Amino acid sequence: MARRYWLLKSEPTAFSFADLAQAPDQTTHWDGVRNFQARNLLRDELKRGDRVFFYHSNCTPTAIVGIAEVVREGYPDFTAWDPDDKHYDPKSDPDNPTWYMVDIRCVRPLRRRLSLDELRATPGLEEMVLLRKGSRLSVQPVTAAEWQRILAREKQPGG
DNA sequence: GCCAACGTTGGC
DNA sequence: GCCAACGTTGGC
Repeated sequence: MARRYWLLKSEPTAFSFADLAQAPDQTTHWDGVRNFQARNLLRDELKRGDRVFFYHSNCTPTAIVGIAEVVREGYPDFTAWDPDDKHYDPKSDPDNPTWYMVDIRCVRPLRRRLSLDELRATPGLEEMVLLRKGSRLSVQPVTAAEWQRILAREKQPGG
């Protein structure tokens, strides 16, 4: 199967791209997703070798800041069973896990961050999930065309 | 901090 | 199954 592309949102105060770059083996497990649509993508769709835009949300400015790679496919999010974890879910049964995660590894930071405003102003991204009104998904598909547009935008000066 | 949009819960 | 209430997300 051809490599696919995704966008993962994270609040940088919780886990930033710099945190990923500094993590052991520059790798982390993407835990804490508690939304079924995003869960389905993590469990079923993200494959080894797929590329990921790392997006910072709830900050100024919100922006795509880096690229990562899926290095381990969906497996149970064990933080759901930890009563001390912020995302503890007592309804998740270890024999039939509700929540899944993947592992991602840092590939590189973008040469410059691409803010939401700049993405909105970029031709070819009109249908991007991130830019749709009311879109809140924290794990989103990105088309190959969108991926290429964004990488081309990165190479342009400005922003 | 505000609030629109969305997802989940639970009473009926 | 409907839908109001509630909680969360996330841009601003």
